[in-house]
Amino acid sequence: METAVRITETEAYRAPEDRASHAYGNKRTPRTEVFFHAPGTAYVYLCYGIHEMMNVVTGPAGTPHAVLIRAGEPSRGTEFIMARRKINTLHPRLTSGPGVLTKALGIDRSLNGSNLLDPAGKIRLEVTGPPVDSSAITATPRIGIDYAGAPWVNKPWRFYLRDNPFVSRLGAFKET
DNA sequence: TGTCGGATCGTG
DNA sequence: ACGATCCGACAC
Repeated sequence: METAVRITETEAYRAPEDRASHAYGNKRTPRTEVFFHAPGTAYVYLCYGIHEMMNVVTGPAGTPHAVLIRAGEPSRGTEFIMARRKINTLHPRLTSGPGVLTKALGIDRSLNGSNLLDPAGKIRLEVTGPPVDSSAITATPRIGIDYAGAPWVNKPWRFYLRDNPFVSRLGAFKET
């Protein structure tokens, strides 16, 4: 069963300067190694001991830039996606967020280091439609990175599609 | 070898 | 507001 989502929300992490990034200061450890790989590489890690989080390395190779995928709108295999979330489709008590998204898509750390641009890959990133007009995108500060301090905590590097309900922390899918 | 805390989330 | 849950990073 193949599932797909349209990405609706992201956050940018711009090491080496960005204190919020795991690769801050070009820190190179087994975990951060993939940050330095080619753009299009997946970085998947365990957060709070519970949630798997997925990033796309944006490179260029050797430059640890990455984008956290925070939310997506189901576009293929919607029912399967909902089932994997373990949430009742008829009563969509849906919240959203990076941990829920990976669970819904079956993404875990075994996919860390995957080449997302490989058409034959188990997981892929595709460009399908025309570019989204920038006027449809809202930018806000990133979530959950208070430890990074100023100015990083204030950088408007969280981006989401305005008016799209499949976005985290808006309560759009809480039961009415 | 030990400690500390986190790019979250659902419940209370 | 809080607990779950585990492992990476760094101190000792």
